[in-house]
Amino acid sequence: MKGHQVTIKDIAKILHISPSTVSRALKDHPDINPQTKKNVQDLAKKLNYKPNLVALSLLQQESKIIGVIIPEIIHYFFSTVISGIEKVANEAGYHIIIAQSNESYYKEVENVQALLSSNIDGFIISMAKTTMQFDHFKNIEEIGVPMVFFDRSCDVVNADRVIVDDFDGAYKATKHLIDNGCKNIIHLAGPLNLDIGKKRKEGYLAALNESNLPIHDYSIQICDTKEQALQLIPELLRRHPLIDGIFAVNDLTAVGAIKAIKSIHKDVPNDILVVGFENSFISQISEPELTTIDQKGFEMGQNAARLLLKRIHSNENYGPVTTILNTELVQRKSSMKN
Amino acid sequence: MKGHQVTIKDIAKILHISPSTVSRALKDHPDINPQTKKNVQDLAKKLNYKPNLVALSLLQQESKIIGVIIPEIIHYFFSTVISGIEKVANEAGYHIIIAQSNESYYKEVENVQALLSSNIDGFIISMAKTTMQFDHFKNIEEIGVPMVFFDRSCDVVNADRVIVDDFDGAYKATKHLIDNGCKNIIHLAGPLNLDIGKKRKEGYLAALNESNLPIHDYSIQICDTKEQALQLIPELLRRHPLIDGIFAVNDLTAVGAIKAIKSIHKDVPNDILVVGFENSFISQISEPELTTIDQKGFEMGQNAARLLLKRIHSNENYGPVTTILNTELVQRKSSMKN
DNA sequence: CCTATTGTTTCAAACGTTTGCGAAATGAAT
DNA sequence: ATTCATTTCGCAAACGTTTGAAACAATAGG
Repeated sequence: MKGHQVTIKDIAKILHISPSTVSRALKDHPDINPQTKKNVQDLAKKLNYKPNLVALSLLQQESKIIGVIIPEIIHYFFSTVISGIEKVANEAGYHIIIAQSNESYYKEVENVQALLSSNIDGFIISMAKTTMQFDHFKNIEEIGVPMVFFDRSCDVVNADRVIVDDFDGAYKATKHLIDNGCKNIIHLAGPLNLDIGKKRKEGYLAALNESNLPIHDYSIQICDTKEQALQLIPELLRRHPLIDGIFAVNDLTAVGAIKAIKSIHKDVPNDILVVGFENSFISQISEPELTTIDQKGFEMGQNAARLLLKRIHSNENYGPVTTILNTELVQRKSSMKN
Repeated sequence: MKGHQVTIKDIAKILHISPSTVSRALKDHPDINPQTKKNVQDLAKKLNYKPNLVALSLLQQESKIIGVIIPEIIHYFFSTVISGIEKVANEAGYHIIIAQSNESYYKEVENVQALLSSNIDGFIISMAKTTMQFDHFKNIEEIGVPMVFFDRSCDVVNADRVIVDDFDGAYKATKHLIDNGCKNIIHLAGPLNLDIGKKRKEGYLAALNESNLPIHDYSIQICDTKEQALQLIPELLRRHPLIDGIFAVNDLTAVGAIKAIKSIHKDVPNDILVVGFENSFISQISEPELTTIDQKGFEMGQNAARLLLKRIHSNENYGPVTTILNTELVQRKSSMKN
């Protein structure tokens, strides 16, 4: 079925010279007769010769491919990260192969194994929510393939990391709500086994403590999807009508909260202020538009790729590097009372 | 830097047998002594042996990798397609390598060339908006690498295709507006060099003609981004106040239109009805939620992958297959007058 | 005429794996 | 003792490319 890419051997045969001469001619090696060089290069162009990267991979033990393992590509944040990775990788002559874990530990392990078989030059990974064992990452470490985590990182493994300052972002978000008059702010939190869940919660608590605002037993709710928010919020607000601010662990949950609030005929921002975390696309679609913390997906991807490339090209074995990106508060209507 | 994956040679050396014996032992070849087999398999497991797929690629001239070239991964539609592709591909033991054209013809050509070098087993492609030459696709065809187009396809090349019934979808959308009382419906159209732009426009026109509604010189506007809609719509509505329905070529443009309409203090759906095309994520975020045509991204991806795998595994050279997916009207608030 | 030098080309090995074929060893049958 | 079959294994080639070393030719210097 599949035809035949032109190879160095083909060219060699046609010109009655050896493959090694062709190889050298193509890369302008000084040893080669200018006339031979020209013949080879002309023919190569004419036949549309393209070097076989697989053969090169095998020979040079590098594939120029970076494996990216993420939970779900449909999340805006992850797709922006991918764009950032791809940009930097392409500029350095690398390609990326993407595998989704769909938030499943097993799929994640499978992906790691499969990519390890493919002579990947390095990994860029954001962990699945359900991952609580780390042997597959340790496996990567043992083999010596460079690996960079972003956003959701695994701290029992030696690897570079790129994260945003989740604590500070959460602090800023909460402080912003406090500054705008909120007295009873709840936090819709992510899973606390993930660093981002923990850190954002801590930033939230720090801001409350600093302003001596009370923390109730209902102040922190594990709730990080739109659906969960739609279900949880109406009942919660009924029971605790004094809630006047919501800080959600991500934008989608925040939008779910806004929709829920509207559904019980309360108003955002006049009754309750809402802040998200991500600055995703939907924050500009939402009504009112959502105040949020910019999570810098594209920059994160670029930084992750840069860290990885540096690691790939380095001979020394320097210790793990962690890059922490600054977050930024993006103010929109959902936190601006009229 | 990079360590050493365990190879068949390593195992052979340790057990003082030849690589070929190891290879056969690992795949339960009947020629091999059961005891040897056991030794090999045990050691392989112990050393965590993983076959080197690059070597296999080179030998068998297939990489078990599918190249996917899409305009932009951040678009919800494309990411759902990718998920569909990945699911089917993974089930068949394939992985996907993703390259974005960012709607640039040049980047698209580059990507094709690069992937051709990587012994890709097949391509799944959605063309960039700016692509009007097709030599790079013809190149793929000549070499004989299977190729499937989805959504935005190129008809000067022999290849399988998966598309939605754009004409019918557009017809349904427009008909829906007419049925709900619209008399002056405009169409925000995509680039007319793309099939989807053409077909959706034609479906729109067909519905208008069928109901004997007049078509004005301003009825069709080339406008397929949120930003363009935000800029275009207010002025357009000022000049033509009788417009009472908008059918946009995609959801994002529709949302832009809704925002624009609100900005001049008109109401959706009470003054103007709006319908999009895609059934993207944002159609449920928008206020009011957006009526739209489901473009079946996930199914499209699955179908594209299935067509490609069939082509890869087939020896005959059957003619190009086109799969047309049915669209579906998803009714939401943006087209339901109170 | 021999040696050294330079310019040009080829050889062979290597990367990891598979596989047709041949080889060695064993045992059984003649 | 010879032949034959069976069991088990290794050799070598192949995939496409690169690269150090060797080979060859031609020329110049002595």
